[in-house]
Amino acid sequence: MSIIARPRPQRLLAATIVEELKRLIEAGEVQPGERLNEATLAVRMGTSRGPIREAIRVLSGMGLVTPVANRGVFVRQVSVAEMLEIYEMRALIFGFAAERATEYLTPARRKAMGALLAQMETAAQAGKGSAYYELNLRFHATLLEFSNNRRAAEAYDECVKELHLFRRPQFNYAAKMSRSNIEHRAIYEAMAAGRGAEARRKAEQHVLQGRQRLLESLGDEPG
Amino acid sequence: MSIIARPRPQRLLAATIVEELKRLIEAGEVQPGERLNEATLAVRMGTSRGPIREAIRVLSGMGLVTPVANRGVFVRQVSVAEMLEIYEMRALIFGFAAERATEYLTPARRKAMGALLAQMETAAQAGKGSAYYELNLRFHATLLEFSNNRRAAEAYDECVKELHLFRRPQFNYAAKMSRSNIEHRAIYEAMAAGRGAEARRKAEQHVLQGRQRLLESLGDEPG
DNA sequence: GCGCCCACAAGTGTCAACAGATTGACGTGA
DNA sequence: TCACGTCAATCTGTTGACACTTGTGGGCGC
Repeated sequence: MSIIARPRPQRLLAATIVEELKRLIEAGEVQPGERLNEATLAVRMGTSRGPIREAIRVLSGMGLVTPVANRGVFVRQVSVAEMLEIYEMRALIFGFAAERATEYLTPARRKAMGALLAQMETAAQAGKGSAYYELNLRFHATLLEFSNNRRAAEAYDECVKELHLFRRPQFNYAAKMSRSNIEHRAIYEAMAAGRGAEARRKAEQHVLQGRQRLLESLGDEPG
Repeated sequence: MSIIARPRPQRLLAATIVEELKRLIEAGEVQPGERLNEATLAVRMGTSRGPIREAIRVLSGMGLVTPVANRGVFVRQVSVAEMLEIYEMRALIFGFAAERATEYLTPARRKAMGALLAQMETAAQAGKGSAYYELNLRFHATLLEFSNNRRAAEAYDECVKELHLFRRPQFNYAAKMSRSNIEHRAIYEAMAAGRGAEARRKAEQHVLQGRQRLLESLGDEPG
């Protein structure tokens, strides 16, 4: 924040705050169920309450927070039941995208996905969890992009974001990276071979097995 | 001395305005591409601009309007390309829901859907377009409800709402009701017979043929 | 000790006013 | 006639202030 009177930014102040709040939620710095205090946020962001309230309303429209009259807004909590539903939607969309992406797969795109896979295998073998996590996100996002359906990509993103609202134990990525990546490669190979229906099945299964892995780690670490 | 001290409503003023604005958009009283004037709306709703702005931000989060810095917000316009994508998503979700609903179909539910179908056939034969339209919405909503996946129902709703943002000529419902309803019955019968995969295919096809019907009426009435 | 009532503090809901940006009209000059 | 700079009206972005609601802790009666 510069002291000098800056010209009014081309972007709404609220838009900046939305980004910041989304980051806070995604990073887990504010926990699901927690209340968002307008005054505190206003001080923290260096604005008045107006833009804060507007930003919160944007999040409300996106379903990330739930407002309660005269009591403020609370970060949405995703129950286990909801989490299961969201995973189903994710599987549905991911499978759809895989089949479409097979149809639209160019050599350049195949190469790009192959490169990503190679990096992921390296990261998995080196046990680099956070690197693998990032690459994993990019792999999925890339596949969605290659489906040539922006709407599907948006819906998929939405699911991923909502899953962050589920209080989950720390993933034991190290143990699961390699198994996850074997599935990635299977999807990739079906796509490269032009077998769209098979790619779809495998993509769906991949997400559902991710759900299974999550459920299992829930069982392992109760509470 | 307070004249009439009305208690503060339990619901946020902004929430009421959100409903009203959604209605305006859905009913086409404000056209896609149109700008929302805060001051005018404030007078119309009998409030100050604050709640209006907050309501608009909610719509922004839902993707119904797009804000432009220092120029206000505009009702989102859905292009033909987007419309096609949205229909694809709708078909995907509707097909999924049909297969799931088949799985969870109880006698009571089957009866409810059968009753709806009968009403729709009556309306179609009588040429009652608006009645058929309402029943059509309910049929789809019911099927989604019976899929036992709230998240899927929400996503489907979202698609339907977005399709309202596509500037389309008046549907010639009278001509298409009966064909549409034949497809409904085919879905229903596959479900009643427990053939989930078939129901899914037919549900997908139903939506995609709806898209086709829309495309054709676009071709008929250019401009 | 237990329960009820009331005052107080904290926080949200709403409003009116100010500051900056954009748009379109108007007038001038080539 | 057209291009361009100026200017005023309109509207959005932001702020600070006030009203109302909710939750809490102390005091009182039983």
